[in-house]
Amino acid sequence: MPQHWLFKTDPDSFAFDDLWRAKKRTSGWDGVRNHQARNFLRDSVRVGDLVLVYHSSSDPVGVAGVARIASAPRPDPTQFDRKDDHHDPKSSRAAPTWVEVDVQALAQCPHFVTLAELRAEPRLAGLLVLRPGQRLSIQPVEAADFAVVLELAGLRPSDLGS
DNA sequence: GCCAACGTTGGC
DNA sequence: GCCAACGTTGGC
Repeated sequence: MPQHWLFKTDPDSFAFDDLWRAKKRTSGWDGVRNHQARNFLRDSVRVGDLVLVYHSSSDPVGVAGVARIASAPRPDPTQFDRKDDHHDPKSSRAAPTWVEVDVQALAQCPHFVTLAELRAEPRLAGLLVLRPGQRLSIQPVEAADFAVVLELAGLRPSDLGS
């Protein structure tokens, strides 16, 4: 059984649409610079897991699409790139601090699910992203909650089939 | 732009 | 190890 996740992104730098238009609809999910989020990527995420792609700091805020994990974790190249915003001078190629995984877009949400709509759905009371102060950019999602979000988005599980 | 909630840094 | 200062996140 796949696990389910919510990945946050600022669409000004990388939107779901950018992933949708990428070659093979696949891109490395780089730039994660929080240890707890990194641990999820490194230790818990598996190929085939399903991901809600969430747009933060935007108008509107909410779930834009669904993707799948498409690779094992590997060192995030941006940590070694001095010109990158995510450059980390304390990391080394011998012992990389940060990892990325490939994600592949599976479906755009026919209906973009706003944060207000998530909050208004009683069945999603346990969704982590709705908790005050929850800033983690990689969050686990319960299978039942994932199914509810799909429903709000106008997607069926079969829409995610490859 | 504001500001609450967190995480990190650094002096001690 | 404590904790104040500071920086970042992210909704509004």
